[in-house]
Amino acid sequence: MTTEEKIFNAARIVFQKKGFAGARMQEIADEAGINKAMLHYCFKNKQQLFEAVFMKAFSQLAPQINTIFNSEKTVFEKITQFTHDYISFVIENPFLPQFIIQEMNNNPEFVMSILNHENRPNPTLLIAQIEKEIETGIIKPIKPKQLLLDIFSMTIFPFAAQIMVKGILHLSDIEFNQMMEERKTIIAQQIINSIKK
Amino acid sequence: MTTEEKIFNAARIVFQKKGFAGARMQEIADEAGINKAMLHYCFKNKQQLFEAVFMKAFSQLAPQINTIFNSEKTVFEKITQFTHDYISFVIENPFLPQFIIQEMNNNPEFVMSILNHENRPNPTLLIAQIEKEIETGIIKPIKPKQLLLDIFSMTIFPFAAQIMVKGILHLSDIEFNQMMEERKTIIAQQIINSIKK
DNA sequence: TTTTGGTTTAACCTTTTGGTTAATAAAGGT
DNA sequence: ACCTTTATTAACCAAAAGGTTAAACCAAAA
Repeated sequence: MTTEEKIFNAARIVFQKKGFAGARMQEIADEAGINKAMLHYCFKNKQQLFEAVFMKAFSQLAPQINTIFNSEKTVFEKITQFTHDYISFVIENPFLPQFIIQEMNNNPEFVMSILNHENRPNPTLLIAQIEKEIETGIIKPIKPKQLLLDIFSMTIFPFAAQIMVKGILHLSDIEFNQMMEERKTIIAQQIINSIKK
Repeated sequence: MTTEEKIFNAARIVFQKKGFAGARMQEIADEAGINKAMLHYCFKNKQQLFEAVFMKAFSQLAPQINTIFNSEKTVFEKITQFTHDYISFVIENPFLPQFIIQEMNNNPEFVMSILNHENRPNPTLLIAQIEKEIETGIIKPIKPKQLLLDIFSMTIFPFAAQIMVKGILHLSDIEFNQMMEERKTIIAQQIINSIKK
């Protein structure tokens, strides 16, 4: 692993745990096991190091979503595949959702400038498809955006609010992961169940 | 409005926008229109000012939840009432969910020490009730904790990830609020629809 | 009027933090 | 072997940020 990679990984860990404002350059250096000056040698400053980490995180999520949303499948198939694939991915990267949401909240201007490019999740086509299937009579008459919001909520929220969820529902790490494994399939079943005619 | 109240309100605004780590004492003082030294005169330090704000925020949410969860109503009635009341409350305090989730993530030890007292949301009774209604045959056989997670997800997530949701679904502030108004009723309908026999 | 108690402030202090520098070590070409 | 470029570090710096202090202010009591 190169020094730059060591720094990047350390930065990912610290930024995801503490957020941009709470992260300390010294802590990142310690985590990487190198001198603080190396951070500035490899990355210009804190902001740029953060942007690299954030961009990577975001660009891992977004393309996946668009690939599924814009495929040739039916709406039900897309819902099934999205919830399954997304949860699988986030189980491997459990800090990502909260990290992205938090930084979008604390730094909207910066994040929006990233978001407005090719890699932004774009549900336009899927919305049109939902409307078509409603007309065809496959799906009950619902508002497409509400449906999308339901899907996002059910898949993303448990990870974004992981600590709160564990606390309120009294879940150990293992129990939490078991629940998430189950959710890979039950979310789609429930949603489809509630909108199919 | 007393000086202490002015400080408290200013602190709430700044903490909710920037988080604990990102908030600056000077910014809070400016927001309150008073000298920085007054912050330390009324509240010992940043940590204690934050704890006051956080505690207030949390204690506004938790009792509501428990009142509904532990009432004498049926599960369907509880779902209907909870989603409606919670969304109504959060529309008035839209920064609360993200604020609480963020600080729980960045500072789990501290938050847990608060959470472990009387005011913590406790779904134990509701879970037992769900199990009973499943046996009775009113509700389909599902895992109660998964159901609760669905309810929390659908109601809280849109606010916690407000900026992301607006960005991805292309919603103005007004459209977002309209959607949330609709969600006061449709969430319960959909959930009940998907679990009733 | 003077005193007294709580408020409020400007100025100051200390620590933390992001960032720099100059010197050193390692690697690579000639 | 010698020079040049690339990594790496310890020590340092300046600004920001949290927190303190001593003096001023101001109302109500004596």
